[in-house]
Amino acid sequence: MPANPIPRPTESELLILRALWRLGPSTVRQVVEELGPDTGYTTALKLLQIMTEKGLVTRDDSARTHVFTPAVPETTTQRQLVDDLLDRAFGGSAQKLVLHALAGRKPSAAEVSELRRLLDTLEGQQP
Amino acid sequence: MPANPIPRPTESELLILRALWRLGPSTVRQVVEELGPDTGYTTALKLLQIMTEKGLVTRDDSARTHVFTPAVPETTTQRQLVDDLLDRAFGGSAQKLVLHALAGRKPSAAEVSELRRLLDTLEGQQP
DNA sequence: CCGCATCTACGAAGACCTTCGTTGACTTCT
DNA sequence: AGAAGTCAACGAAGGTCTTCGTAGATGCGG
Repeated sequence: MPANPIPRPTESELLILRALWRLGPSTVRQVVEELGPDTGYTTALKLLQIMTEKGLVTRDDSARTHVFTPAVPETTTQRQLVDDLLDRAFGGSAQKLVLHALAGRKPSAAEVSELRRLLDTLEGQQP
Repeated sequence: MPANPIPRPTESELLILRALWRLGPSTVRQVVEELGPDTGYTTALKLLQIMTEKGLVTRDDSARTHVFTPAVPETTTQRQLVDDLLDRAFGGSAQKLVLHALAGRKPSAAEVSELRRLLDTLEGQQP
């Protein structure tokens, strides 16, 4: 039975989730191969078992080799992690977080345009 | 001797750092009062001791009651945490992180203006 | 000086996270 | 059928993080 609500994934769990988001439903072996030679098979299996209990992934065990599927969408998890960081480090100021994320980087012209469009949208909502 | 490089603060350590950033140099008791009644004195003291070893804070122990000062600036730590999340959850795409941070919120008109200025600056650098 | 409050230091408990060795079951190949 | 390979399950070890009880030192009021 999955715990409600679904908890924030740990660092290793996030690595596995990212592999699953890239691959789609996968076996333990596929995940291990995606992650590279630094990840032991047993370790990945144990993590996937724990993640199943936590409700982060679902498991199809109808065949001998189980197939795991992410139970949370990538964007939902990203939103969750951003919100979390926002609370813990920025006192809720999305503004400051965004400035940090963009400062010192060079987003492409296309990305800048997209951000402008987002700002337009936000401004349009203002009464 | 502080470890190099200065590690990412844990959740509790970040709470204490945030109190110190607000207060400036402070005693254990001041930190505890800033954090509210859920934080035990001994717990905060122990954390500050550990943080001193890690180099996150410095300690003036010339008086009987020690005074702790944050050894890392708030903005540096925020940058560190954003970079970390960027790597771990967004594959380095600041773009996506920013979209998540802004979507579903309503930054004020002034904030939107500031973000526009930031985009202008970024575009100006564009060779 | 004596008792009380405050402070630092220490250690240990408990929770969680990560890793891996081992076991037993099943599959495949010969 | 027998051997070799693959798989899930389990437990335990080692690490980190957080909390707190307790002890010992220091300052203070009477």
